[in-house]
Amino acid sequence: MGRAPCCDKNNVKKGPWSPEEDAKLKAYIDQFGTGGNWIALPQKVGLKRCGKSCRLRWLNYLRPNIKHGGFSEEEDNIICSLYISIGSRWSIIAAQLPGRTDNDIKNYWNTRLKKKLLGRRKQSSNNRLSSTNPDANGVEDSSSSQALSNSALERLQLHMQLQSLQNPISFYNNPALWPKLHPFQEKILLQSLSETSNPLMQYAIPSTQQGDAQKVDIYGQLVDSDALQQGHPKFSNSNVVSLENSLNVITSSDSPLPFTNGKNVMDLTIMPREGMADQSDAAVQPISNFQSELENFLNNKTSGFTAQGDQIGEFDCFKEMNGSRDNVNWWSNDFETKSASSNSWDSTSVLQSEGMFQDYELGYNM
DNA sequence: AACCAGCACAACCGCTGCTAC
DNA sequence: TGTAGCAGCGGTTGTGCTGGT
Repeated sequence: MGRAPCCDKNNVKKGPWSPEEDAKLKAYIDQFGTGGNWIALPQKVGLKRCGKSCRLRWLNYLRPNIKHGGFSEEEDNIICSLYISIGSRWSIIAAQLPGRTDNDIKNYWNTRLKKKLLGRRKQSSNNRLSSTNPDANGVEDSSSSQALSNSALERLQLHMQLQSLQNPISFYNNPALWPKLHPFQEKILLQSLSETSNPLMQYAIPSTQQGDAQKVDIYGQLVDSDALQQGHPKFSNSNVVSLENSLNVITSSDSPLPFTNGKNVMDLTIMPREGMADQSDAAVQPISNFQSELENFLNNKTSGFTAQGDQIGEFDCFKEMNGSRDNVNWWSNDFETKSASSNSWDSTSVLQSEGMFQDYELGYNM
């Protein structure tokens, strides 16, 4: 037995609001407030609308100080950072952008930002998947696809793009470090990675056995955990990679996360090492090459890369975000400092550790 | 000029969590 | 402790606009 509807759907008006309705609702709320009961509000106002509809109209349109359209680059950055960090929790994201509503941000993300950042690759990935995978249209596919949350996958893709640039030997670029996935999920993830044709992937090191909890520095070398506990001078929480939520989604249910430390936090640390500029170490060489090529890449010099069409398209997101290194920086720095340091993708942790959502509760309490 | 496809935005729907009883 | 009702949230749908053919 389902819940009784909040209003008589036969007697409520639906569709776009007229200026008269807007005026009525606004005048009433300005004078009397919402009274804490949206369901009863339409009757008091004299509107033939569902209470939920009134609430939505007020919050998304009539409320004072609402901004529409014209998202600034800074707002883009915040939205992207937070989406990568906490996913599609639009209300939390909206709370960080004064004057923006969750609906607005959601629409903006779905219609523009997502395309801007994921670009053509995702589309081509989907096409390839459906054309090469015989299960792609089958029943099994639909259930598996559901298991692999689109949101989580998107966040992985977005973060992998950045991580590939920033830390070539990161968790993402090191398949041996990945948790065990459902075969289909693994297929999707690998497909997604191969689709990226990321030239930087060539620096991924062959690595350790799956299942070993590891801490590696940016050279891919194991880190002395004792040194970590004693406070390694170069160690920074800001470099901790945390994928809790995403991995919870994409990891098959019967396989424990190999790198969790018991707190559902990835125990994979990417950290700079003393003397990282010292190129005498053989292990450093690929990285120094990487660093110079990254420099070139970021300056739109593609020497050293086989710049095929797809690969260029792969990084359209950075070009479209003005194509500057700053935009790479904001993505990493914002994410790393605001979110990753919490060691968790859970927004609660972010809230607690950074206080960045301190305004959250104020969101709709106007 | 007409048609069509894609896009942007507003609004709706249904689920979840919270709270009062 | 269980239940009902509400607010809030996120996904989805509907609609109008715009640009291309």
